[in-house]
Order: sequence, then C-alpha cells, then structure tokens
Amino acid sequence: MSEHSTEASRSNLEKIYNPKEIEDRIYQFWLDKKLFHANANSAKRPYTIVIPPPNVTSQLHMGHAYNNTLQDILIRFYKTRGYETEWMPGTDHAGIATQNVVEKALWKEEKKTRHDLGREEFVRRVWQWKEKYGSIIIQQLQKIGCACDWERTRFTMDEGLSRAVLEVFVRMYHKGLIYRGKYIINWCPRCLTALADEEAEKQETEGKLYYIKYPIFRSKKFIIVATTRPETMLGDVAVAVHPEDKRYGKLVGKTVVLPIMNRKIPILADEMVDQNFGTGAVKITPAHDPNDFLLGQRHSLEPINVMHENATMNQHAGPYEGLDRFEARKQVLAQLEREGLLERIEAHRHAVGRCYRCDTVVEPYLSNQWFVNMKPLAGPALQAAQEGKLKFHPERWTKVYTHWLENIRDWCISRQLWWGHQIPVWYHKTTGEMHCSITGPSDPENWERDPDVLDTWFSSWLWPFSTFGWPEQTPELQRFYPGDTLITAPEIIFFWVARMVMAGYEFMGDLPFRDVYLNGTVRDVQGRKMSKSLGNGIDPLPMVDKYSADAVRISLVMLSSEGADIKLKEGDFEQGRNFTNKIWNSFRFLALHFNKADIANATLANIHGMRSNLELVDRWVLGRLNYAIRKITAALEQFHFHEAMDALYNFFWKEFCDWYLELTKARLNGEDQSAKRLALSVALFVMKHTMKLLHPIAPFIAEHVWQELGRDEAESIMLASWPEPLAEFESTNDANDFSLLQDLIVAVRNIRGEMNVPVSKTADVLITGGNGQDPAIITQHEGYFAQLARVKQLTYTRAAERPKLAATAVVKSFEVYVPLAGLIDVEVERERLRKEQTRLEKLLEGLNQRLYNQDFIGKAPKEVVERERQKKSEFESNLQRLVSSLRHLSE
RNA sequence: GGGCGAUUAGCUCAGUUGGUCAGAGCGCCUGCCUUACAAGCAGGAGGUCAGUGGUUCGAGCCCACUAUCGCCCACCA
Repeated sequence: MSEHSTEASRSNLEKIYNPKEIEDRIYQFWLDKKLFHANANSAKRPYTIVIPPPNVTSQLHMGHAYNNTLQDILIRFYKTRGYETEWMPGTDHAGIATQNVVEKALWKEEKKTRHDLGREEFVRRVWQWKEKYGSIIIQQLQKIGCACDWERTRFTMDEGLSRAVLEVFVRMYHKGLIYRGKYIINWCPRCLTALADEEAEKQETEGKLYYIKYPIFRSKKFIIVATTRPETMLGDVAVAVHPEDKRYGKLVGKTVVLPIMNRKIPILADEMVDQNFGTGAVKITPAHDPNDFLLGQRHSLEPINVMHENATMNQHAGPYEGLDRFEARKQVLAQLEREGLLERIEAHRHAVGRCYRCDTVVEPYLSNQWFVNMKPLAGPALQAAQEGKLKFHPERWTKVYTHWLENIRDWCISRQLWWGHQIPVWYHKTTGEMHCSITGPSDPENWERDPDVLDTWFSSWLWPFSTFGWPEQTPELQRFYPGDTLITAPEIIFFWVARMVMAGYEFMGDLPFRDVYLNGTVRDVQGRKMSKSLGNGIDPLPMVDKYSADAVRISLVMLSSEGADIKLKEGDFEQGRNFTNKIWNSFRFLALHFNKADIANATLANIHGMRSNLELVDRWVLGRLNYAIRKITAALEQFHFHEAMDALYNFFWKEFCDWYLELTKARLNGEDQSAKRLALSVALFVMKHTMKLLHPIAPFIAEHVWQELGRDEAESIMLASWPEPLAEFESTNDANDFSLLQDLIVAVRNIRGEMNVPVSKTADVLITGGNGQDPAIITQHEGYFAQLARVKQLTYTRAAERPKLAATAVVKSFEVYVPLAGLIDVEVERERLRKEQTRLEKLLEGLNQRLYNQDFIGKAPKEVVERERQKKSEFESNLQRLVSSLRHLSE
C-alpha cells in the first residue's frame, strides 16, 4: 500500500470517488498483511461465525452478497472490538446439483452418460470439474470484501471432512442411530435417487380427484374409491374403510375385483381411513404411498411395485408396461371410462412434492434406504431453544424451529448418486452379513460395498467442528468451537441449522453457535424471489463494477430491516454510491487544509487539552459523534444492521457535513492559525472515528480514507480499535444551544427559500424576544448565520421596532425578522404565515383537549402533564405573535 | 387444515419499552454550477399510519375480529 497522499498531490484528487482499482488494491493489502487469519494461540477472545458453505456449483447471486455482507459486518465489528475473529470459508459438494451439472456437460460435449464412463472415471471427472470451477464463488466473495480466513478454506469432500463424515456414520451405526430398511421415500425419477422429506418441496397444485368403481366379487355392486393418482391402482392390494363407517360395515371382509388387473383384493377396516374424505373408501397401494405402506404392514399385505426407477410402468403394470406414469394415467382413465368404471372427476387442490433440484414430480416409492433415527438427537436441540441458549433473530423463527423438532421424522440419508461420501457399509457376498467401519473389512474380496452415497447435508451438519479437524482434538477446535453466530436464510433452518445443532450436541456435547440471525430474501420490485429461471435476478458483480462493493453493501444494509425481505432494483445502489462519494468529498475538502501535524493532533487527549478553546459547534459535533457511537455499537450487537447504517448516515451526512463542516469553513479559510488547527483537529478526529464506524459496512472506502488520514493509530483500519463513547461531550446544554441556533437558521433559510431569494443576495436579520432568555448564544454566533443563511447583519434587541416589509418567523420564544424590501411578496408571506397559524391551531386544539380532560390531569404522569402545559403556553405565545405579524403585514 | 409475516407519503421502507413519531431515501415542485461534493446545496408539497371494535387519561405502537397480499408447515387418498 502506498504512502498516503502528499499535500501537493491532494489538490487534484478526483471529484468523483472512483473505487475501481482502490478496492482490489486494498483487498490485496489485507491479504498481504494476513489480516483475515485467526490465530488459534491468540490471547484475545475468539468470535466465530459459521458461514453457510455455498454449493460448488453456485455463482454469487444477490442473496449471497447480502448474506455475506452481514457476516462480514459482524466479523469486522468484533475484530476491531478486540476479538480474534474466525470466519471459515468453504464450499459444499452439493451431491445432486453437482452431479447433474457434470452429467449435463458430459452429454453435451461427449454424448456420453455417466454409465458410459463408469463410476470411478465419472467421479474423477467431477473432481476435475470441481478443481476448475468449484472455487469461483469463493473468489467472488473477495470482490465484496469478505474477511474470510482463506488459509482455512474447506470443502465438504476434503480428506479431513470426509473422515469426519465416515466417523460419524460408523459411530451412529454402532449406536443404533442409523438403520437401513425398506420404506416409502420420495423418489426423483429424473435424478434417480431418494430424497429427504425436506428435499421434496410441496407445492399446492390444482389437481383432480378421480372416483373409480371397484366391482364387488360375485355381486352387481361396486365400492367407489377416490384417488389423485389413478395409475397407482395397478398396484392396489386392498380397499380400506373405517371400522365404524356404517355405510361399509357389511362389505368389510368381502373381495373386490381390481379393474384392469382383474386381481381379487380384500376390503379391510382400518382406523387410518378418513370417513369424510372422498367416499370413505380408499384404495391401498403399499408400494406407492406412505400411508398405504403402513397400513399394508399392519395387515400383512405384500406391496406391488408397478414402476421402474424412472417412473415408467414395469412388468407389474399389466397392459401398461413401458408407459410413463402420466401417460399410463391417461390410458388407465380411458380404459376405466370405456368400461363404465369411472364414476366422476372432481377438481381437487392438493400438495404435490417436487424435487428441489430439478422440479420433477416426486414419486412416493418403496425402496431400501438408510435412515437416521432423529428423535434421540432432537431432544437437546429442542431444549437449547426452549432454555434460551440458542437464540433466533428475529425471535419468531424459534417457533418454526421447535415445531419441526417436535414433529421430527427420520432422515433418509442415502442417495443413489456417485458424487458424495460413499456409505461405509459392506455386504458379505455369501452370508449377506453387514459390516460397517471406516477402513472396511479385512477380506475385501468377499464383500461388496453399498453403492449409495450420503446426503450432502450429512456432511454439512458437521461443518462447525469437522472443519476444525474433528475427531482430533486440535487447538483450533478447542479454541473456536463452539462458535458464536450463524447468519443464514430461513429456508435452511431444517436442512442445516437444526441439524448442526443436533450434531453439535451429539458429537461435541455443546451447541455450535448461540445466535442465529435469519436474513430476509432478496426479491425483485414485484416481490418475486430472484431466480435464474425467472431471469429477474440482479447479478451482484456487475453492480460491484458499476457502483463499487461498498456501494452495494451500503445499499443492501440500508434496505434491510431485521430479517425482512428486500425488494431490490438496480437504482437502489445509487444511494450507497452517493454516500461513498459524499465521504470521499468530505475527505477531499479536509485534504485541502490539513497537514501531518493536524492528523497527529486529532486525538481525544489533544482535544481535551484545548477544551476551553472549543467552539459550541465543536462540542456539539463531538456530542453527536458520541451519540452515533453508542447507537451504532448497540445496533450491531443486536443484529440491527439497518439501524446502524441509518445512524451513521444521518450523523455523517446530516450533522457532520451539513452543519459541522459548513460552519467550519470560516475557520479553515480564515487567518487565525490556531483556530484553523483546532477546527482541523476536531474535524479529523470525527472523520477518523466515522471511518472506524463505517468500516464494518463499507470496508474499502473506510480503509482508503484511513490510509490517507495517515494511519497513525494502526497500519490498517482493521487493526484500529472500535470507538468508545465520548461521555465528556454528552452536554445537554450544548445540544440545546446548538439546536436553538439551528432552528433560527432554518427559519431564515425557510423565509429565503419561500421568497426565492437567490444565494447571491445577503440579507439582514433582526431577532427579538427571548422571554428573558440570555440572547448571548445568538449574538455570539452571528457568524453561523452569515455562513449558513447568508445573513449580512444580525441584530438582536429585546423589544424591537417591527421592521417594515419583513418576513417573520416565530422560533421558540424568539421572533425572527427578515426585512426584504423590494424582494418580499406580501401575498406569499401572508400564505406562509397562515399555514403556520393553521398548524399551531391544530396542535393547540389537541393540547387543549388533553389539558381540559380531568382524567388526563389526574392519571397521566406529572411530567407528561407539565410538558403538555409548557407546550401549550409556548404554542399560544407563538400563535399570538404570529397573528400579530399577520395583522401587521396587512396594515 | 394449521402457523407466521406484511398492510405507514406516488415508490421502497424506518418508527426501540403506548405520551413532540407522523419520519428517511427515491420521485415530484421551487431556487441555486455558493472555490469538498449537481452522485451536490437550500427550501417546499404529499399520509384520517388497511378496516372495524376494544383496553387506556392517551394507540401506527397493546387486544379481538375483518379484508387484501405473501411465506412456511401438513401422510384427506
């Protein structure tokens, strides 16, 4: 990093902040100085963020940019507060997603399927792909400034993490927490694998409910069943009714002839059946419906699987063998129709599961899979939230989390993929015996390994400790586990958050983080989620190019309130950009005046030394800075990012730039060297502190200005300390005095503005009244009026002659007159005063209503009543003086 | 079928324990290229805080119900 600008070079700093090369250079500077790396042997307190590892297939989208900005804010905030911060970056192997991507490419480029290559070669190709493209998203995080500990970058299929995965599987297997069995699972016929319940996304769909007549054996009668998936009837093995259903009592035990298949199947009674749905009689297809499967088990029915894995009908589907399930549905219905067995069709809204990766309709399918018994794991995770050890922000998510845990179902963890951690179980070729271990059996030639791999989340849920070397007790693990904070999207509370907590308790005996902040979703202006398929996304990287990373970060934070969704359009980034430009120009302004000594003098100790020489505006701005420090610190501690940004924005722009710097120009441009140096000390002090406060949100410009300001405290702003409140400047007197001056100045500006007096024209101002209050505060600061309201001569008299043709304003107990002979439009002025009159009258009306109300007088706290009384007398006086002015104007 | 959010200026949204809270940014109108910044400065207009009822001396803020929108969960086939 170059030495900060020389005084000579500062005169030609660009007017527009141009961050392009600056941001890259600064990031490299941080990297060179190893400022992101956390030291496991540090004496500082650790602060750990658990970052969601993005899929290796991902490109950075706006959701990532938002989420990672928030994490980076916390990391930088805690780092400068003296913590040893650890943010471990990495990627997730994303089993299905990655395999799909590579398979697609393989087909496109070589017209080959993975089966053409064979498992070993295919997996090798996926690794190749991963090496080439898998770190793109990680690099993109650098573009937005993320302070990740790059030396610890991890991948869920790294050797270490894979070791942890196998270790966990083996331990759980031997503990009886993992089992294998034939159950109905969610099957994706396109990805050809089982899915967990959470991976089958339920979508409300307008479907149909088909009523089908099943002829009763040796009878003319029928029993009518209702189904949404008629093609599954080919696998029916029974019809069930409720045992207490009077309509069907006589039929229980009879037999029906399954249409098309002509199979004789029984009519059973089972409590599962809902008498109020459909006809109260339900067809039973144990191989294709989870409820039917359970019922089938209770009644010892043999399931009949009628589909292949790709959801075409198989040899058990009779005449429909070979057809796709939906084609089969059509033809089954046609045949039923021809045979007069289709009673009727109703519109029916129901939830259909779809594969979360490819959106294909999921088929409930009977197959052999591995499951985790979740109940024993859920207990501690539930308790942690109930006891407040685990906190969600916003708090309402606690309920979502606990509800899921209370109703937890077993987790299907086997996937019929090649890309992933292969299950460490071997089957004996002759005895069929199972062997589960990390290293495998000692006589491998007699065994065959389970071909399935594990669900990606089975590695993700170990992330908070597997990344630190677990199961070894490494120094990193001992130091950085448990972590502090997780920031993620609500969509993965079940997939990931809850499971990490469960794994944390099971394998580490402690939860992995204490606070979980759920950030909202980034949406387009119409409120739709940004997505590739809709094409409504805003790519963050071009925005970074166009507006700068800081601008993108600032804008995102400004738009976000706690956990709420963000509606985003490109123009929103202008606000962030404008703010960085404002910062740049305020620095540029100071740069025209300051020298090295001024920077050295911009310390609290020095300002204290000169305390008696401070002007009101100096004390005021330091008071406002103190307020901003308190507010921003508290906001960030509570994850109120928006509030922190808001406080910073207002302090810096509205108070420091608009009032302080404007009022300091006289001293900076004046002849009085000591006054100039003093003003610069204060201004630079505020500037430095503002950069420290800004650093978590907009690190690049904060560092850049920090460097230009001489980096006297630390060579990087990342090593500077977070500002402490300035209690000694919390003077309410100064605040009140300055506030009065602001009101008076605004009143004059208001008159000038309404009268369209050009800036080039100065004006005289007469102030009267004050109601006994010492007017010195006004007369002593005549210069403020000159600078901010173009006042040539300010006069105060206790009871003045009212000037002729003057515009008037009432400010607290003072009256402000701006004589504007030749400029004033009497009509405009009258309008202005009347408007103010109406406003006051309305306020008084409200006050009177309260003050004449005995209940209010009697029950409201004394201070409140007193305050209202004072307000009333103030307003009444104001109104009176205003009316007098109006009358005078008409004379 | 359950649960949870949202509804405040034309737009996007803030409003911490009920008593100067009716606000910000953008947009709009007026005047300014005032030697830091036109990506700027100064001024201004715009809202019965979704509706109804309740609690209270007092309610965007608390309670109930209603309406509209959105999200999540759910084995009525």
